[in-house]
Amino acid sequence: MGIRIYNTLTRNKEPFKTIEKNKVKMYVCGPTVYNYIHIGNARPAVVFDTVRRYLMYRGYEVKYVSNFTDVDDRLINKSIEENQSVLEIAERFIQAYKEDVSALNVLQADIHPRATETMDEIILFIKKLVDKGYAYESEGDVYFRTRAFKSYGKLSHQSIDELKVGARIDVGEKKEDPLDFTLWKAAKPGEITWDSPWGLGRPGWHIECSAMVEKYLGDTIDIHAGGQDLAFPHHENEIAQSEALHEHAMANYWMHNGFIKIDNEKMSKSIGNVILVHEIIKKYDPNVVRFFIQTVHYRHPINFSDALLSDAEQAFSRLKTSYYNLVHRLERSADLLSEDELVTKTKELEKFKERFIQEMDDDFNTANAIAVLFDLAKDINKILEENNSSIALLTAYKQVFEELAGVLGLKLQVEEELLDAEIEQLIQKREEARKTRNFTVADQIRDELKDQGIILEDTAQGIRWKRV
RNA sequence: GGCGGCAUAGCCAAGUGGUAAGGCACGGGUCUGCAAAACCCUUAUCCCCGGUUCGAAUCCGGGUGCCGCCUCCA
Repeated sequence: MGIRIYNTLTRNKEPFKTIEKNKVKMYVCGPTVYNYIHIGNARPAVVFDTVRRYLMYRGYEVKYVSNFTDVDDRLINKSIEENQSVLEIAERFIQAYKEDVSALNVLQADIHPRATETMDEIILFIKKLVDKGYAYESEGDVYFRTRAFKSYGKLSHQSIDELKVGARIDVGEKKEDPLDFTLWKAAKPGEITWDSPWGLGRPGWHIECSAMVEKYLGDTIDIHAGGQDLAFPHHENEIAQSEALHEHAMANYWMHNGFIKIDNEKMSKSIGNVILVHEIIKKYDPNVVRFFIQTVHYRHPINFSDALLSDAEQAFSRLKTSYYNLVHRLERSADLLSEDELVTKTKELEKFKERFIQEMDDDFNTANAIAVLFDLAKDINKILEENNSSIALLTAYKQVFEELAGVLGLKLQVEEELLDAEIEQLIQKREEARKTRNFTVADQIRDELKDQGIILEDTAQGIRWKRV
């Protein structure tokens, strides 16, 4: 049936059709780099990284662009606070972003454009809008004439008159209409500035995305994505800018991820419950954080709490243990299955892949895809219970397990680790004690190792150990 | 006021017309020298009321509760 994507624009799941065969042009709104990212920033990064990986898995060549907003009010405030230039602040938090996000196994974007490096295109974009009558200059500011864009509100499904009620009216208004939004902001003394046809200043927030999308991906792209809160006004304004200029669709599919709540409350600075990524990954394996995000449908809200993360840790360890036990067994297996049995069982294995694809095809239902992973783990565990093992079969299972987990960006492998000679010796000593049925000594050693964080497991295929 | 979302077992969470996936936790059993890991079994009629239908968690209407956007925000 193919991939179907829920499109915010139509509020429907639609069959995914690309503009160019087998190619996907994708843009994801990135962070304003004035601070460490919180888990709310991490969600879209993980969600759309998963979308990207899955599209690649399904044979698409994906060009993935995600911006850094590296100049705005918050950056300027931070730069005053910390007595560093805006660019230094930006540079610092771009690096921090990359570290945090790659811990979560998010692939680097093909292009990470920065607003300050796209200034020529931004200014030209604004200029064209002014020329076309969609924008006007007012005391050094430039505003978009919202009412001039006929289909304004189509993404958030609001009529322009309804929006007017909620529009903020600034003191000392320089706009023709409260709905108009800023394209260019005249500089205040001492601020970082760029020269433009309207004097010194800097761009408004929305325009950078329009300019970047045009520059790196083209007039119309396949997927434009971001957090739910960006739908209005950010994406709505992007659409207005780009479509006013180009006179055709900016993106064919608009995707929005749901919000994060902390202990059932909105995460916000005023409540003081913001969780930073680089904090949470000190406490939990980043893989677990990624897994946790994926256990909930991307459009639904997700609640963060220690209890829930601990549960996720437990759940994920079931997958890892199963994988680890498979590897352990594989190293000690012979080929004991007949050809026929092997063919039959391998066919069953294919079904897991089919189910996984079916679930992911349906608007990237990672929760169900993970359920398939659990079913696969159960199947593996059952096979490991049996005496007749087969290198060929176990290898096939291992390959599929890795493949599907890899599509979700989940790492099952535990880093290879060598034990101290001393510990090796203890394990050896315990084996000897067990052989002579001296279980008091054996248990003593096991307890001792447990205190050092090493769990021993006796299996029919020999001793197995792991760190807690 | 406008737009939208959610309400499923102790907890988390899929499922949008055919008699409720998956996970965590709990209990019982098997395996084990004992454990661990694993396996087997057990655990809900889906917020309430009404309607449509042969049949609804799933559609429609009404209600209750929680939440988001409409203002910087992922």
